[in-house]
This record gives sequence, structure tokens and C-alpha cells, in this order.
Amino acid sequence: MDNWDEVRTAFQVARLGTVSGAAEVLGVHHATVIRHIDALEGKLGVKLFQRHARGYTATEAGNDLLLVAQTTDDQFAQLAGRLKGRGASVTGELVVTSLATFSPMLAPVLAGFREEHPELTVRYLTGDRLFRLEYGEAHVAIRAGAAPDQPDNVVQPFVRQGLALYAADFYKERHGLPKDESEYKDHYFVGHDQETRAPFNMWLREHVPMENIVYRTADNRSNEDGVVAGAGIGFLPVKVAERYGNLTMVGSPRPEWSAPLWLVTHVDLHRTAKVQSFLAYLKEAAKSWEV
Amino acid sequence: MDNWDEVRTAFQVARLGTVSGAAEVLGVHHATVIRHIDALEGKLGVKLFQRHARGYTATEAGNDLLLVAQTTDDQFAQLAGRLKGRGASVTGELVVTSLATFSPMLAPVLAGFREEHPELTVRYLTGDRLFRLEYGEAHVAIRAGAAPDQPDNVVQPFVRQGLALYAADFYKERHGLPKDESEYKDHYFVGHDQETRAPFNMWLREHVPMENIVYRTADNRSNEDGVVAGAGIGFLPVKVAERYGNLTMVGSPRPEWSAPLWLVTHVDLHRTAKVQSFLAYLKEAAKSWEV
DNA sequence: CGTCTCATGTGAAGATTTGCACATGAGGTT
DNA sequence: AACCTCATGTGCAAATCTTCACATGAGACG
Repeated sequence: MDNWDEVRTAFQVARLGTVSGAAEVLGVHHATVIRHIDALEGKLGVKLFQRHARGYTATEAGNDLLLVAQTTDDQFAQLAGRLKGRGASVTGELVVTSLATFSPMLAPVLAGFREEHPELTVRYLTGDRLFRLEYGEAHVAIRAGAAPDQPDNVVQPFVRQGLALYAADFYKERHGLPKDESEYKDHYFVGHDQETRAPFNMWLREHVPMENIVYRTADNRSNEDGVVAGAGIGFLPVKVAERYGNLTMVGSPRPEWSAPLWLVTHVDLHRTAKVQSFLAYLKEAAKSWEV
Repeated sequence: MDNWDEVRTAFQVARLGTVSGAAEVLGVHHATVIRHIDALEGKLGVKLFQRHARGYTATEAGNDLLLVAQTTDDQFAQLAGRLKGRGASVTGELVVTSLATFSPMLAPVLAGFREEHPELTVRYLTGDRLFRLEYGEAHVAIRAGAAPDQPDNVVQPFVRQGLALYAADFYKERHGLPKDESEYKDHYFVGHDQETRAPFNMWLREHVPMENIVYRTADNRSNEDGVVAGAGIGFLPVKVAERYGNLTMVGSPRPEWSAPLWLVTHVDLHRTAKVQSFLAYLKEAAKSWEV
């Protein structure tokens, strides 16, 4: 049974009882229908139809095929309906991935978007490894750093995340706050353990002696926890810091600290209503994130 | 969704994850697979796969199609198995048609054949109208008279049904029996109301005065009932008469009374195991029907 | 870091499928 | 009884589909 179109032809013949009728429904010449039937019967070794001058009458075998193909036809019709609708509607899954740092900012956006589209299921992936759009692991990715340059990805500039140095109340009470950069050498800092390409991190290593970076973490979230706990002064996104009541901004935010963020989608999914709709919602929500 | 083969192609791609793998399974060139997918996606307006260098990954839509097509594939495989087996096995229906007269003789044959093939359902059709093999109304027909000459029918000579004149006990007690043809004019007969081409009927009209045919019927079964009831002397198949205890043969059977019977099958069904098997069984059983 | 393998993608040639024209036959109708 | 309609069936030309050949790119492996 290695030719489903012939089955479909036989189905219409069985359903309608004539080759001509099936040909019209299928939009092909009746000679084609005859050849499909002959080929199928030849491969199966069974007569599917009785041929007579008034048309084709299904044999038992033909009726058996009719029943099976009828359900197939129904199921395909349903499937086609679902799939066609899917392109234009916001349903099913929306998979978004980003660095874990952005979770506090993204969560309300994702929740709000889902609220607007009740049939949508949101999957928000954060993890150690990079989720790859080209393998279909996510619809939308939020990336930091240099503009990604994957050929099949659609990249658009997103916000620049506003960053500033913060100190917790606990730290302030014990060490005070530096008035300017010259006093950094008398303070303790929270920073990344490894050298990263993040602008704020590079700035920190240039302007603060290594020995003053006394609390070093492997990821942004732990870094945040360190600052909040008063282990030292450290960089936090402004929007993140605002969520805490016990943090004081040290100095003011500077553009050169903030890394550009990028919205990345796979080209195959970029034009779908679901992705477009989410991108519009996300950009609107992100207007307040700027420095 | 007017091209089931493209669905089948997409199914294999979704299942295997690569175009090349699907092409190998399907026995076509990988370019064909790519074009099927492109065509299907174009018609549906939905991306079914994420294309990347390591293969094709199914999107949500592709996975949806995978599920539907998987069941279709299973059902078609089952269907093919059933249909291929059907040509070689004696199962399903066997539809036999004949004149109602032959019912008493055929019934035991049909019953015996069905006993040998437990998966068989027998439909025995007798009726006023002729059931037409070319419309698939029956697999095997038993016909009387001149050899049928339908182009698509396979006709083979069957037995000549042994016929003889019979009188019931009731008649014999009241009128005695004729010693030879010369005494027919002093007896009463049961015969057909209309002139038919049946040899025994024509013989009756030639050798018996019309006024002596006092019980005239429209069909063979009523004719039989008349003879059994003692309405007069009449023709009965020998095999039928033997089933009654109260009938006496008048004279002896003559070959010229008997009409040839024909076994007719439609050419499309003639070579199937079911029909061939039944024909063999029927011929074996009919050996005792001859004059 | 270059090479090797294996995947997708595309233009042109070739093969199969399709469509067309016409023949044939069965019923129904006037 | 002749005709009209509607069905299947077949040879041949045309169109579509498939294959072939080759290009390109991403990982894997020394």
C-alpha cells in the first residue's frame, strides 16, 4: 500500500459508484481514475470493483477499502482545518527562551500575554545550554551580547537593559557607600567568577581591583542574591533591583554598562500570527525597561 | 488536503527527522521529498518543519500531522493485509443466485460448503427479477435454458436436471395412473399457465390436450405444490420428488425433458479462490443430480 | 585546523503520469 | 425503432513530476 493517492481515488469511486463522478470530484480525467484503480487492484491482487456499463460497483474488498478510506478522509479534513487555522490564530504552544536573569522581567509579560490568549500554553525555557531556534526548540529567544548571526534567524534589536550598581542596607550600614570611583578601592564588590564579555563585567574588572571583588558567582542569579544579601556592591538590572526594598543605587546607571538585547526568531516561524503577536506585546511591555 | 501522497511523504519526514531518511524509506529521490513538503506547506499555509542542516524537525503542526498520518498508515497496512489475503482465502460473503426451484437442491450444498469454511457468510438470492452478476449482485448464478451470452460472464455447462412426471397418492387413488401416452387424454395435469421455453413444458403442451391441464400455475414452486396436493400429474425434478413420500413416478425420466443448467460467474470474480472453491464443491455435489 | 561525511537545496534532463480525442456499449425516451 | 445520453476504455501527445548532477553548509574526527 505504497501509494495513498490511489487509495484516495478508489475511495471516491467506491463512494460515488462511477469513474466519471470520481474524476470530477478529484479534478482529474476519468482515464486517470481508471488507471489508478487498475494499478491498485494489480498491486493488491484483488478486484475492488465490478466494472459494468453503468459504472463501478464495489466488491466486498472495495467496500472494506471504502470504510477505511472514509475515516482517513475525515481525519485529513479535520487535520487540514486545524493546521490552516493554526497559522492565523494564537493557540497551541509558545516557547520562549532567555537567560535566567530575565525571568523576573519576562514572567509578567508572559503571564499577561497568556491571559489575552486563553488557548495558549506558554513554555519558558531557561537553562545552562543555549536552546537552538533552528532545531525548533523555541519560537522566540532573547539573547544578550553581540548581534547573533545565524543565517536562518530573524534578529531585531530589543531594549538595552538598564544596569546600575547597588548596595544592600546590610552592606551600607557596615561599610557606607563610595562617593565616586576613587573610593571603590575601599569597598567590597560582588562579581562574576569568570571573565565574561558582558560590558558591565568588563567595566568592573577595569575599575575595581580584583582583590576587592570578594564574592564571585558563576551565574547572574547567584550574583543577584549576593548583592541582596549585602556581600558587596554589585551590578543589577534596574528593573530587578526595584523589586527589592533594601537596595540603594550607587551612583547612577550608565549606558556603557548595559548590553544590547536581541529578539531572535526562526525565519520559518517569524511570520506566524502567534510569534508576531507576541513580539508586538513584548516590545510594548519592554518600553519601560530602558535605562 | 487533496494529495494524500504528500501527507505520506510528510509523515515519513516527521517520523524519521530527515529528508534523506524519508526518501530512502519511500524509495524516491530526496529532491522529491523536499518538493512534496514545500507543496504541502504551501497549500496549508503552515510550516510543518524547521529546516536545519542536520535534518527536519517537526513543528507543532508537523507533530499533529504525524499523529494523524501514523494512524492512517497503520490502518492502510491492516487494510492491505486483509485485502491481499482475501483474494486467496475463502472468507467474507458468497452470494449465489438461482431460480427458486433449485432451492431444495442447493440448500444442502450451500450449507455443506459453509460448514467447510467457518469464516464464510452465504447469501442465497432467489427472486422474481434476475440478479445481475455484472452489477456485483452475486458471485455465482445458476441459470436454466439457452446458454447465457453476456460478454463479461464466464459460462460453463452444469448438470441437466433430471425430470419426470409424478402423481400424488391422493390422485392415484381417485384416477389411477396412465399406462402410456395414449391414456394421457383421460387424466388431469398440472402445468404452467404461460407458455415457456422450458423443454418439459413444451412437451406437455404437445402431448396433452390443453383442456386436460386443469391446474395451471405461474411459477415452479406452485406447480410443485399442485402436484404434491394431487391436483394432477405434473413434472417435477427427480431430486425434488424424492423428498416427498407420497409421489409415484409416471413413466420414466427422459433426457429431452430436461433443460441444461449453466453455471455463470462474472469474469472479475471467476478466478478468485472463493468462487473457484465453491464451483468445485458444487460440481462434486451435483454429480448425483443427473438423469 | 583542515578534511570527510552527511545533510539540504536547485537547475536541467529524462521518465512517468496525465489529458485529449475518439470508440464502444447500455438504457431511456420520443 | 431510432436517437440521445452517459458510462467505460484505449492510443497518442503534452505536461508534470521525478531523477540526476552538483552546490552549499554544518558537525565529527583526527
